[in-house]
Amino acid sequence: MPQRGKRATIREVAKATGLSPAAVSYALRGVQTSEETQERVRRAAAELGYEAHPIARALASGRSGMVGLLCGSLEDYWQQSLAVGIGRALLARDRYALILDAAGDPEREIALARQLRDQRVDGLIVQPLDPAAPFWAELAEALPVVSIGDSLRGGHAQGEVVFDNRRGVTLALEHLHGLGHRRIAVLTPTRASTPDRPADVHVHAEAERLGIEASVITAPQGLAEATELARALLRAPDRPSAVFCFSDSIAYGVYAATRELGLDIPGDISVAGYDNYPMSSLLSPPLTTVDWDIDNIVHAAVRVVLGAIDEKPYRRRTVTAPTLEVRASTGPP
Amino acid sequence: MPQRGKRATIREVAKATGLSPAAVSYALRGVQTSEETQERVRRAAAELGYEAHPIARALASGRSGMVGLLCGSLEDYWQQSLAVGIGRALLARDRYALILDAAGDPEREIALARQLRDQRVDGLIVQPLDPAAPFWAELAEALPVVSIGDSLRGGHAQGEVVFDNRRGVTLALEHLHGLGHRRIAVLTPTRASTPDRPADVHVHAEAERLGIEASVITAPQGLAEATELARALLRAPDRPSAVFCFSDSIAYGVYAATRELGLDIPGDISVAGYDNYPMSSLLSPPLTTVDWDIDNIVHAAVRVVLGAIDEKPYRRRTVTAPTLEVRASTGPP
DNA sequence: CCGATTCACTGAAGCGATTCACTGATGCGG
DNA sequence: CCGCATCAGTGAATCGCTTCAGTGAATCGG
Repeated sequence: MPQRGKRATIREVAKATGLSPAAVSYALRGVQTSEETQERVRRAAAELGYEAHPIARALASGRSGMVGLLCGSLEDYWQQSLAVGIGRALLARDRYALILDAAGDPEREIALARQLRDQRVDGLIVQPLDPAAPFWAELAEALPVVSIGDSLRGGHAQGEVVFDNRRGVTLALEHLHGLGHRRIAVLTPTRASTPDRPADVHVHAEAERLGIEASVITAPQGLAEATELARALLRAPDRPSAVFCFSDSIAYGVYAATRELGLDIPGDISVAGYDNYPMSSLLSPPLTTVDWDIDNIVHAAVRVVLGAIDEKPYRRRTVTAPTLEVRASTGPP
Repeated sequence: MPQRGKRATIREVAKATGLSPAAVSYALRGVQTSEETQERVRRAAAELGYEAHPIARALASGRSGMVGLLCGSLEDYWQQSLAVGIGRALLARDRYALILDAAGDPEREIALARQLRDQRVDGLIVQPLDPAAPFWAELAEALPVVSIGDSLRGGHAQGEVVFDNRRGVTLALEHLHGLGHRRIAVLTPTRASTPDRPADVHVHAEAERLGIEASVITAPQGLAEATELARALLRAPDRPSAVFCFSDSIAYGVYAATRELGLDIPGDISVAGYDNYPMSSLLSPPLTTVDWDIDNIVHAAVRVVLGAIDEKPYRRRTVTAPTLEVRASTGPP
């Protein structure tokens, strides 16, 4: 046990001030002590270079000050942005985010969730790969759990921030319809890579309402695969006049395919995306896409998890509404 | 103190097996005990649903199992990739990464470094905003510190992974020179946003060697600012035939400016970047840029920090060589 | 002026592991 | 058959802080 850098303990501060360790503990947290004593303690602590030992504190108090953040796959830029935002928001509230990455594997996701519980994080924010896993219910009994994107099975979670995907679909389809598109291909990711989009159903409903002929196609994971799919789609004689991609990453595949085939966006084909990846505005042409207010999602999730931890009231369910970021990749057919 | 989910302790396992807590502790870690006892303990532990309490363990043993990762600014996609990689690499070695984000503020960087030390992480990987801060030396005395990108002041760090920026400059300039460019603008980021590039000096040396007329310009932070700078540069009557940007994000600004001005890349102007941001291959045209082997950097950093923690031998200094990713944004003048 | 509160603080008991210094066995060479 | 390691396991101390129950003094309403 290498003991580099011995640090002052609370006992030494107690000795220095002539108080009991308990009094020092209280004073440092500003409870149950007079202003004067607090000041005296703070001074002595500063002089001795005392800093509370978070691990000892965690053991004694039963709270670690850490919130787990379990991401489905951090390859995803959108999830990266979310993780960065949550990390900052927690830091601003004097807590740490312990970020774990399931790398797209639902089994690993559960294993990591278990590790996080054993690690005694105070709460957990999860963007579940598999919202139906039975383990979530068990987990939510041990600590506050907040899900982002999907409701967890059984509704045992302490909170959730969900997306109004129906609205997202409506925004995109109405936009394309308004431009005059009537034959649209909808490319959706496979289940494993992205939270469920029950909105698929909604696509058909909205298409019918608007009088659009929509064909829904599942795109395999990976840029190369998406490109290949798009290539086939664009080569077909009866190619649609617009493509609505249920994830910006799929749209990137479409871009690649159009470049190969020498087609122009939006001249030959309009492309709309979903999720507004940070680089989507940099493409040429910049991608029209459905945008979520990440800050809002971050703060809702953090508020809920901290509320549950501190046993203060909070809103259990937040539904985020998207907006459509209209850029240059869509135009009249 | 809400006590949800009481869990079994080592004492209960001891009682169940008729051993002392100490014996159980040893058995669980597979030391100083017979195979037979270990098996018996493991079985009892499983039956009771016992899981070691990491916080208690950390307090008693003095090691937390966590490695701090202090990033200069997680807005930067390159640093995001690095963080994701390091997080995964540590997880694969049964450790957690505690990722903190200085958000570009050198003072906050030091404050967070201090917090990480007080948090008793076992080691620290830092991509320093301010490698000259005196605090690094103090920190390195308390725990193993590994820097990525820049050497820390005084060379007290236990290890470092640095970039061969001279080589990067040479690669880019030779490429442009080979295509026939003789008048090149070099756009470098301000010091605060990116690790120091002492390579600026090297730019002049290499330019001279190759017979290139290079003008070095400092670009302010932010896409809009970079775009503005590029606009001015491209409008000038004596505009250079190529731009070498010392960060892909600056190149994005140049792209935006060319689009505005109706210029063609690489027809009217060649653009080369630095760092190969993940989206740079998606731009049109895909950006020619200097690429670093992130995996290599990740593993070097992780090897060093874990080596120092476990007091095993390791290589103190790793120099990463870049390669040039030649794509479609550069061509003959 | 009294009993009840409130206030500031103390002492001691944990929190749940690890680790050090020992203690009996057991093994083994000579 | 002795003396010396070696091995498996024990007890108790410890890590540094929080928290509970309690104590004496000051405060207060009536």
